[in-house]
Amino acid sequence: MNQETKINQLLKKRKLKKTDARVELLELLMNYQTAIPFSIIQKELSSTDRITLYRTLKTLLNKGVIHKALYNEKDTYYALCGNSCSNISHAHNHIHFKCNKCMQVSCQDLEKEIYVSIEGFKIDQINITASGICQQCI
Amino acid sequence: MNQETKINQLLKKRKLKKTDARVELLELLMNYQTAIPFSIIQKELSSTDRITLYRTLKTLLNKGVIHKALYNEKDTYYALCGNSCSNISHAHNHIHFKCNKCMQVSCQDLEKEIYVSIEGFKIDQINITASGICQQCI
DNA sequence: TCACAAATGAAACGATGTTGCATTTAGCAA
DNA sequence: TTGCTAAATGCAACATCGTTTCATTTGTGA
Repeated sequence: MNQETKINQLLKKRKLKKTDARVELLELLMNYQTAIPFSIIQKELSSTDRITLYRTLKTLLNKGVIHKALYNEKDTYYALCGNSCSNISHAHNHIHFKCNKCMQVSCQDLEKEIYVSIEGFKIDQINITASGICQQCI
Repeated sequence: MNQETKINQLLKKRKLKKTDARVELLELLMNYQTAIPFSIIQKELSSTDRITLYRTLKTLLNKGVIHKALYNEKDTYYALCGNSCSNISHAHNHIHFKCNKCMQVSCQDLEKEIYVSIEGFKIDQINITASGICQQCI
């Protein structure tokens, strides 16, 4: 299945209109394999109005097409949702990794599920971010 | 050791002057046992200038007295550094927990260290946040 | 192809966080 | 105790982030 068909499906399934902003954003996210900070998205989609971009991101977040991979003091990173990553809660074997060399943020699946428990607490969601050096930069 | 002595020590050890803003901030963080969002800090220390507050937080962050416990789209949470929590990197058995009922963020120590590995990656730091219902609210 | 809901763009706004600069203060030394 | 000096503060101004309102445009299903 080619990219355009995939985008059409993603949008249609959620009854979202196929607009330039949405298509361009999804193309960008599909072509990068990593999570992308807002600042880069804005640069790449400079033809799209800033407000429209915020709204496009919000809509796709709410509909579970994309997710926030990382908050930073500087930037928010976005990525396409994969299989292990619904809009309700991220599986505990899905983490976000930031490479300190190439600075890219990527989603990584772990072989073993991480299980966290605290005496007397009910834990619903876990969010794990890690940093270090990625495969490409080692 | 009483609170004032403890604060004096914290500041002296780092050659920081004992100013109203610093003392009040540290008192606040010591009396709450949880991490506190900036908005609350600002409300509690309303006599302190907003800019001074930012600078006070920054200084104490850099000197390893406090740490950021959580980023939120809305607020940044701060907490005192405990033993398991230096300014260099958080131990992997230290997590930040947000209760969905009382909305408080607290630092929690895990009995078992969490170990994350990804094939081909070098992992330096791990950051874990969890949410659910805390002991008091269950 | 038409009608309508959805999406966009522009202006305005509030909140967050920073910088430069003049003034004040904490803490040390004489 | 006083005076000095570097550090800390307060203020003004500014940049960025993200949202809301409202008029206009556009995608899509009938």
